[in-house]
Amino acid sequence: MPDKFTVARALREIGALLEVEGENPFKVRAYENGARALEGLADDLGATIAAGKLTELNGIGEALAKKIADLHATGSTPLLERLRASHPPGILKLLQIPELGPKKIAALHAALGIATVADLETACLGGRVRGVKGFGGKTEQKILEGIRRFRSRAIDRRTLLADALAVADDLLAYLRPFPAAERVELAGSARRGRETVNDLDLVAASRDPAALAAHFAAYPSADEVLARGPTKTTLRLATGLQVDLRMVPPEDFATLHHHLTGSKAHHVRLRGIARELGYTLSEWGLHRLDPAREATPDVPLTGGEPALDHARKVPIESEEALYAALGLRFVPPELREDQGEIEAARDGSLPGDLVRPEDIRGFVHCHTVWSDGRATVEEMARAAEARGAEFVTITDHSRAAGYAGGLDLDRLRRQWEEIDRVQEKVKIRLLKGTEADILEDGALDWPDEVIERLDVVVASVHSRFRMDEDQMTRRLVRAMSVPFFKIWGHGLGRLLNEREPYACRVEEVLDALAASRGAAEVNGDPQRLDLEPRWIRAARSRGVPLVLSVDAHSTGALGYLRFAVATARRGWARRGEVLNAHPAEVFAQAVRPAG
DNA sequence: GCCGTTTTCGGCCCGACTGTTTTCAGTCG
Repeated sequence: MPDKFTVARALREIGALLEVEGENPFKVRAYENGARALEGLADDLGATIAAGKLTELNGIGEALAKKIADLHATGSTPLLERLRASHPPGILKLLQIPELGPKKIAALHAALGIATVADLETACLGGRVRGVKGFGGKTEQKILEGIRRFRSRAIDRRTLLADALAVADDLLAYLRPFPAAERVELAGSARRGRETVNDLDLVAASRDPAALAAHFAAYPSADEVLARGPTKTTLRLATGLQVDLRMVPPEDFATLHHHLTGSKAHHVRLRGIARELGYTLSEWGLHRLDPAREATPDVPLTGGEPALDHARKVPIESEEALYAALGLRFVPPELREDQGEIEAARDGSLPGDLVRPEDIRGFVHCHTVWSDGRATVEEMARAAEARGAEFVTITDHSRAAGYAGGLDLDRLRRQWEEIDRVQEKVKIRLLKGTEADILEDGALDWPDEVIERLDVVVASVHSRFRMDEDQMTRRLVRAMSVPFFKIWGHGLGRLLNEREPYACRVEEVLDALAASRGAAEVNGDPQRLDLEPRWIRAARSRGVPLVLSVDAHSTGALGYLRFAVATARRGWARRGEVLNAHPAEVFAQAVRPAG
């Protein structure tokens, strides 16, 4: 039976195909809104449908509820069948090509019968696209470039958050000392801590944007200037990553920074609230509408502030002030996804104590040369100590992870002796742990009497990823039900851009984890970031505590903590819910496998 | 398609930039 995320995908497919048909854009958006409402559903979808409570969700009415029920029961609904029958399957792929939207696709399909990426490429190369009304030679070239980028993304390859932030740090260091830059900050999905990003968005306060834009365009790693206007310049870096720099006078900085941080869905909601309060909100700020002249349409000026001559600007000096003006508590960037944060900011239930990097007192899940790590126990301990940690857990692989140098019992005992020796030399507290494989049948890769002697157990799947959903769910439920405290390591085994999460009914596993004793890991490895935010919320709602880990195979990887924290914040994790935000003794007591 | 102490109809967020248009449509975020 399809879960809520599968049903949400089907709604988005309906929306996309309706868009190609030229359907009312608000109707198209209704499907997108419905999909998001579904994804944010806290309760079981089947139960919600059975109780007739779907329409209680904001954005789902009678029509969508009916279709969602169909999709949940049968995997499809008549409208989706009709749309799939009347549009070639390649249409959805065409929508993914940059520069190509529903209108152009429809026009090309009508004029030239283009239905696939290959058709489109052939037509561009043959010079036939420029003959279609509304298309010219430049558009033809842009489409070809778009196809090339579409293909190079292969499996929808996006830039990892860690890589994006490294580039952003470098760019900020380049831009900030420039005299015409009064302030430069990161915005966009990277600021929100998204696991991967499409591009980087930077915002600058400047009284001389032309000079700043010129300096930006001269950035040494820039490959090409893609666009250049009075307030915005776009670069493509040698790595292919695209960077936008938007510039405004200092007094408009806060609202622009907020605007470009997104998400789009969050902003749509805020603008609706602004309207209700008699304002209009845009990157140019908050303006109070003059009711007497409300009917006057805005007349945008090219390349400047729109002529909101019937409205009065409300000075906004910070994001906090903007939310306050809308009657809302400040919403941290990581939460701005229209996943309930607006309602929480309104009724005051938004958590004010989201976990922060400085809250974390110990590094969990560290490998050493005993298995597949590159640093010794002592090197790892000293590196963790140098970063100010109170404790570090040494969790090398268990025997079944042969490819990773997993330890047998004899080597595990010798490792304990070494940890004891190092402990005498360092102040930081060392905990003896394991990353135990979850075997095919759900058993852990150590006998009970060994587990009882360990300080901490991370239990992870490292083999047989391709089991079907039933098998994998049974395997994990059994593993999470063992009567020891265990940390579910890198939950769904995904590797961003490389491997999908494995099929599994996550809620059932979390139920088992909650009923037995255990915690869920938020793995900070830039390619994992696993569990992902929606499942972090599901774990928290069951009272399952979290561990923010680095999964470090080198001393440098202790820096992954930043990404684990960002991911946990996206899952609304509060400081008190994170075990390694507690003092060493409290943490050690909480994670002790036995007792 | 959704939604409603101004409404069950008529709204629905807003602007930058490009390319093709000669006043604007399409795409993006």
